[in-house]
Parts: sequence; structure tokens; C-alpha cells
Amino acid sequence: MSISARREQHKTELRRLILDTAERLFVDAGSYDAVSMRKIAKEIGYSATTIYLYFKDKDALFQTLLRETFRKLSQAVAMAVTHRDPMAGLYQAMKACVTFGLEHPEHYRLLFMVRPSLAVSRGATRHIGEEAFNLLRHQVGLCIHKGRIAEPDQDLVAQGAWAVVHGLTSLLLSQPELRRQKLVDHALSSYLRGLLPAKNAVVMPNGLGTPG
Amino acid sequence: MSISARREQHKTELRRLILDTAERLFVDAGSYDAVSMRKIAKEIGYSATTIYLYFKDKDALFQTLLRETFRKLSQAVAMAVTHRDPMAGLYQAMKACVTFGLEHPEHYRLLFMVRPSLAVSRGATRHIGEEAFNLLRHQVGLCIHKGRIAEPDQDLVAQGAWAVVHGLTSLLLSQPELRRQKLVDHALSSYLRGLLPAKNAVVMPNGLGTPG
Amino acid sequence: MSISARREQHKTELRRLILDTAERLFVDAGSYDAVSMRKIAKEIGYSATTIYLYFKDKDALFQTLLRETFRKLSQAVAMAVTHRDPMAGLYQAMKACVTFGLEHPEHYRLLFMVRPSLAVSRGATRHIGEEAFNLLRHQVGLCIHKGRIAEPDQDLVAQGAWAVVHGLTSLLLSQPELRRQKLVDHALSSYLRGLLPAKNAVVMPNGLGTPG
Amino acid sequence: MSISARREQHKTELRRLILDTAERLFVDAGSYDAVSMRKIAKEIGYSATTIYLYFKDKDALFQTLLRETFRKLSQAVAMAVTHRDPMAGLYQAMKACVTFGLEHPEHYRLLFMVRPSLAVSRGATRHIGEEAFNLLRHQVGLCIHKGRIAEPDQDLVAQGAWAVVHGLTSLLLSQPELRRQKLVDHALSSYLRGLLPAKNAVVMPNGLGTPG
DNA sequence: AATGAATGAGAGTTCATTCAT
DNA sequence: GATGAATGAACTCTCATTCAT
Repeated sequence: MSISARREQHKTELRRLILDTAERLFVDAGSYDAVSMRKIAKEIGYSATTIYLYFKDKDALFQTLLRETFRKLSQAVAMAVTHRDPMAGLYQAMKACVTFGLEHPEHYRLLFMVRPSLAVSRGATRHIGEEAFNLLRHQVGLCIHKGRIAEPDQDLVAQGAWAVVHGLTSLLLSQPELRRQKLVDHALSSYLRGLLPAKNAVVMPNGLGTPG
Repeated sequence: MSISARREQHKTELRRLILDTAERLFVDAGSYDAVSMRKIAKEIGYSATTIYLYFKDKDALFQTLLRETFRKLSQAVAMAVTHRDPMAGLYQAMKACVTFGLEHPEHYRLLFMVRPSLAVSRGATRHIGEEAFNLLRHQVGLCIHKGRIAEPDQDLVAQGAWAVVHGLTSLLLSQPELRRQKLVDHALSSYLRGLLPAKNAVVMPNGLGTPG
Repeated sequence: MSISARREQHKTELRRLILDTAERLFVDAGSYDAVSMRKIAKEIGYSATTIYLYFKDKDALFQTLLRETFRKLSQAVAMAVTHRDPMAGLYQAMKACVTFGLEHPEHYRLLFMVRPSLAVSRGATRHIGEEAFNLLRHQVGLCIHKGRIAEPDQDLVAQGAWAVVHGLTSLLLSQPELRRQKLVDHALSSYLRGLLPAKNAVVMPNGLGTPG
Repeated sequence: MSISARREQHKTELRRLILDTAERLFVDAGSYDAVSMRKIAKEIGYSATTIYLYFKDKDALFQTLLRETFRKLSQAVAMAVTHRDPMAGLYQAMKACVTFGLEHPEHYRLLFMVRPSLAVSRGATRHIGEEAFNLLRHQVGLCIHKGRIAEPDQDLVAQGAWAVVHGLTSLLLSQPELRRQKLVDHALSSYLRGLLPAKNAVVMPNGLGTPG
């Protein structure tokens, strides 16, 4: 490996290290303010100044973190949809959202519960997060197209689903003693069942949920 | 008005002013740390020291704010349930939660989206917030008792409803451009419809929602 | 009792209460700075402002305390000298100093170990404290006059005695585990024995201490 | 001089400057509380923050000061004992203590007259200070062993000597107008003479002091 | 006589950030 | 590429004190 390549590699690794450490600290603290550049630096064994070589300032570091995490969420959702039945697929997608939040609480909190200073959240963040939502929306579209959802307004249904997903996740994160599996199944099933046209039946991948 | 009464009034008003100002700042900042006693003081045109005449410290001020706000929420929910049909009452209760959040976004954010420092949130806060939830839970109990909800587990259903409510509210708060009325109606109706036993019908106070 | 007399009495009592409380707090804290007017006020159940009706400011309060305590010390020393033999009397006087310090550690610390702010200690304090010293000095004069102390310089001997007394007291106060009685007897006896002219003998009131 | 060496030197000097300045201020104020980090900083022309680059916090700074000073005292005492006669050596040691206090009043006051906040003084300080005392104690042991001191209790005598030393020093520091040389000689000689067994003679290094 | 309201000054400490090296 | 030195601003909170009542 050439010298410059090695340098490049080191740079990449250190950048990675900063991001990982910052994420962990942000999540542990649960607040943007409670994490200081100094603490990140100390944790990775570099000087505080060094971080500024990789990120313009604290906000930039935080932004990068957000972007990365949103990407992970989208991937998780995309990979979750395997069922041929679109309604079951929607169930899978929604459940994947919740599962992602529960299995990676740090990431999820970072995305939706850690409030950066206003300057940061303005603008940029909003659009970054839309990818996962669009996946849900797409899946909803399929359901409507196949007549599995009565409501014809695709956006409306997608937004409702998105709301249910986030409500579930943040409730379960803030109250870990609740029965996760059961509550998720119950709430998602109920919600989706309510979307069906009359006399219809939904087949859930978990075998639950034929109404009537 | 006697002199002492005027004094008393002044005191009450100033206390009120502090609380209102603090609430606004807490909400604007979205974080406990980002609001300083100094900023509150400056905003109301008093010295920082003065605040300490009314509240022991920052935590006490924040706690007072939380308590007040939770009480308002409970009242709003309690007063919302007027329908004799328990299912319709549940709808009213849930909608009242969301409406409260949308009409008093500062209060709502303060309750569920502003993270106090860990020391503060420990203990006290949790129990304070349970009142509104218990109202929902009670209403769910009625529905089950009357056979309007198939699922016999009262806690499970109440938690699901609570999640839906919060999901809706925080989504609508963070994305003000969405069609509130429509989304709330749709999501709540769908969810509740999904709870009905087969062949059952729900009468929503808004006239929507007889499933099949 | 007339009304005005009762008022007068109340005033005296409250003043007394302030002084006593302040002394206790000053001593507990061991430092001038660590005691605040507020704390004194809270302790006695009056408002901080009230103290200012009785004492111009914190320094004045502290000064009063010092004066009172010095007077108590002088009285204790004066009453201690009962022996006809002047050397034994000197022993009694010195021991009384130490005993006063040990039995009223609060008073003693207040006198010699609590440093008021510079403004206070400048000037005034010095002269206040001389009374007890003068008693020692007088007793030394008697000893010299009777030929029990070889050194003719009365001031010199008195100062030495004063030093020994304070050294003993502050050591014993700061190290309570030491054997008080034994150390005091030993040190005072040794010192006084060393003052005797050759071939002389000292009779200590405690029966100890005839040197060879 | 290389650049890094110069940097190193600068750092050392600044650290020194902080310590010296702090010591002066602590001594002038006579109390731990009355000296603030800001005052130290202002005095040396740096920002308050800078001090924290050299000392963890105020306590650490004060502790460092104490340690340094105690070491100096021990060294002074250790080097003072040159006489072969143990009694004369004890005289030298005691005098060295007093002399150290008189020649470095700041140091001495720092050691024994500046009261740190309780948290600071607990533990550490006590043990640090014992070194000088132990030198005295050792010298007393020699005297007893050689039969120059009648009292067989080594600790008792050492404590008495320590008390006399401190009494003298603090008296002379607080009353600078006294004749130092004369008073020290007189008091130490008298005390030591009083320790001798009957019919014994002490040879003081200053030629004084044959009793009888 | 007593008080509550109010304040400016100051405490120790931490922060994000810059700059020269 | 990395850093140590340094700083100004900000934090929460306590203080002694004044003033109007």
C-alpha cells in the first residue's frame, strides 16, 4: 500500500471513529447539549482540535450522523418487505420501522428524539428523513391498487401508518417494561384491519389477524 | 384593593410570567439545557436572581411547568368524553389528546418532546403523566365491557391507543403542512374500526366510520 | 411591665439570639465566609433584613462577637488565679487560658482561628484581645518580683507564656485525639520549670513538678 | 533552545506563576474561600479558563500549594540539625521551624493558618504535614535516649515541642513588632531547660542556656 | 420593628472554538 | 495531520445589601 493510500485509510478510519463515538455519546446523553466536543475527543484519545479537521463544527458532525442513520433505517425497511401480499408487505414494512427503533434505540433516538440546536434542524433534516417514509408510502400504494385498502388517498394512509409506527416506537422506548412483541402485533394488526374494505380479510405474516 | 392584596397579586402575576416565559423558551429550544435562568430573566426584564425568589432552582421551575401542563391535558381529555356510546367516547378521548397537542403545541412539546436532564425526569415526572393515560384506559375498559372491543386485554388496547395518539400528534406538530383534521379522523377511525369485533359497527361522533 | 419595657426586653433577647446563633454557625463553619446572613436569619426564624436592624453589617456582627468572647476569656483567667505562690498562680493562669480554649472551642476558634475579612481584623481586634494577655503579664511581674523567675524582662516572659498557651491550645483543638491533661501539664510544667532560677523549686498547684 | 523546549519552559513558568500568585493571594486573604480562580487569573493576566489547563480545579491547586510548602518546611528542619549534642540539635530543629515561619510567613500561614474548605482538608493534608513533626519527634527520641530529657514519653515531649514552636511562630507573625530573636531564644531555651533532668546542663548552640 | 422583593456582583466550572506551531 | 494553549461567553447558583412598605 502506498503511503498516500495508507494516509487516506487512516483518515477514513478516524472519521469513522469520531462518528461512532459521537453517536454513542449523543445517545447515552439523550441530548445534543450534553455532549461536548471535548468529551468526544477524550473518548477517542485525540485532541478536541482534531475533530475540527474532519468536521466543520459540532452541527456538521451531528448532521452527518443523522444522514447516516436515516440511510440505515431505509435499508432496514426496504429489506423487510418480502411477502407477496401487499397488505402483509405493509405490515412487514411498518414492523421493520418499529423493530429498527427497538433494536437500535440509539439510532432511533438520534433520528427522532434528539433535538439538535435549531440551526441544525431547520431545513436539511426534513428531506433527509423522507426515504423511509417513501417506502411505506409506496407499499400503501400497492395495497390501494390491489383493493386491499378502502381509502383511496395514498398520502393520507401513508401518513397515518407513519404516525402509528412512531407512536409505537417512542412509547416502547420510553417504557421498556411493556410487552413489545404483543403490543406491536396488536396495534399494527388493529390499525391495518381497520384499513380493509368491508368484508375483506387481511392475512398477516404472523398468522394473526383475520377480522371477522 | 389593599396594599397587601396588590402585593399578593403582583407576586402571583410575576410567578405566572416566569412560568409562561419559561415554557415558551423551553419549547422553542426543545431542550432543557438550552434554556438558562438568565435567558428567562432577561426575557421578563428581571434579574436572574429574582427567579430564585419564586422557584428553588431550575429543576423546580421545570417540574412546576410539567405538572401544570399535565393537569391541563387531563382536564381536556376528561371533558371531551360526552358520547354515551363508549366507542365513540374513546374516539373523543383520543381526539382530545391530539387536539390538545395541536392547539397547545408548546404544552405538548413540553410534556413529551422536551427532555429534561436525567436527574429531573427520574421518578416524579412519570407518575404525574399517567392521569391522562388512565382516562383513556378507563374508556377502553368500558368498550371491552360492552363488547365493542374484541381484545380482552385492557392494558394492551390502552397502550396501543396511547401510541397512536402520540404518533399522530408529534407527526402533525413536526409537519404542520399536513391536513390535520383529515389525517386525525382517518387514522383514529381506522384504528378503532380495527378493534371492533367482526360484524360489529362503530358509530363515530363525526358520522364517519361504519366499517363494512 | 410597661409596654416599652417589654419591647426593650424583646429587642435585647433577639439581639442575644442573633449573636448566639451567629457564633455557633461561625464556629461550625470555621470560616467567616462560609456563614451568610441568610443562614443566620433562617436559623433564628427571622428575615435576613431583620439582622440589619441590630447590626450595621456582617462585619459589625462579627466584631461584637469577638469583643464578647475576649471578655469571657479575661474573666476566666482572672478567676483562675487563686494560689498565693505567684509561680503557681502563673501556672493557673496559663492553664486557664488553655482550658478555656478546650472547653469552649467555639469561642477560642472564633478569637484566634477564624479570620474575618481583612477590613475587620485591621486595627480594632488587636487591642480588644490584650486584656487576657495583660493578666498573664501581671502574674509574670509578680513572679519576677519574688525572684521566682530569673529573666528580668517582664514583657519577654509574658510573651513566651502567651505563645506556649496558644500553641498548646491550637494543637489540642486541631488534634483532639491527644491526651489533653497530660500534655498540658507536661508542657506548662516544663516551660515554667525552665524559667526558674537555678536551685529553685516550683510548687505546682497540681502537686506535680518539683524540678530536681 | 528548541521550540518544544521553549514551550515546555513556558509551561513550567506559567504553572509556577499560578502557584506563586495563588499562594500570595491565599495568604493575603487568609481564607480559602476569599480567593477566587478569577482573581488569580486576573492577577497573572490570563483568563480564568487557562488555570484549568494547569490544575484540575481549585482544590487541586490548593493541594499542590500545600504539598510544596510542607516539603520546604521539612527540608529546612532537616538541614538545620547540625550539632552533635542531641539537645542542641533539638533546639536547632525547633528554631528552624520558627525561623521558617518567620522568613516565609506566606508559606507558614498557608500551612497552618489558612483554612481550606472542609472537603479539602479532610484526609490528605494531615498526613502530608507530619513529616516536619516526625523530625522533631526523632530528635526528641535521641535526647531521651542520651538521658538529656527526663520525661520518657517521646510522643508527649514531641507534641509539647511542636506546640511551643507553633505558638511562637503564630504569635510573632501576628505581632511583628515583637523582638523576634530575643523571644525565640528565651522561650525555646526556657522550655528545653525545663525538660532537662535535675543537675543536668544543656549547652545551647547560641551559647545561652546553662541553667543554674 | 420587621419584612418581602429585588438586585449586582461574583463564585467555580464547562463549553465551542481559534490560532500558531 | 495533529495539537496544546488559550479564551470569551455562558452556565447555575449564592452572597450581602438596599428599599419601599
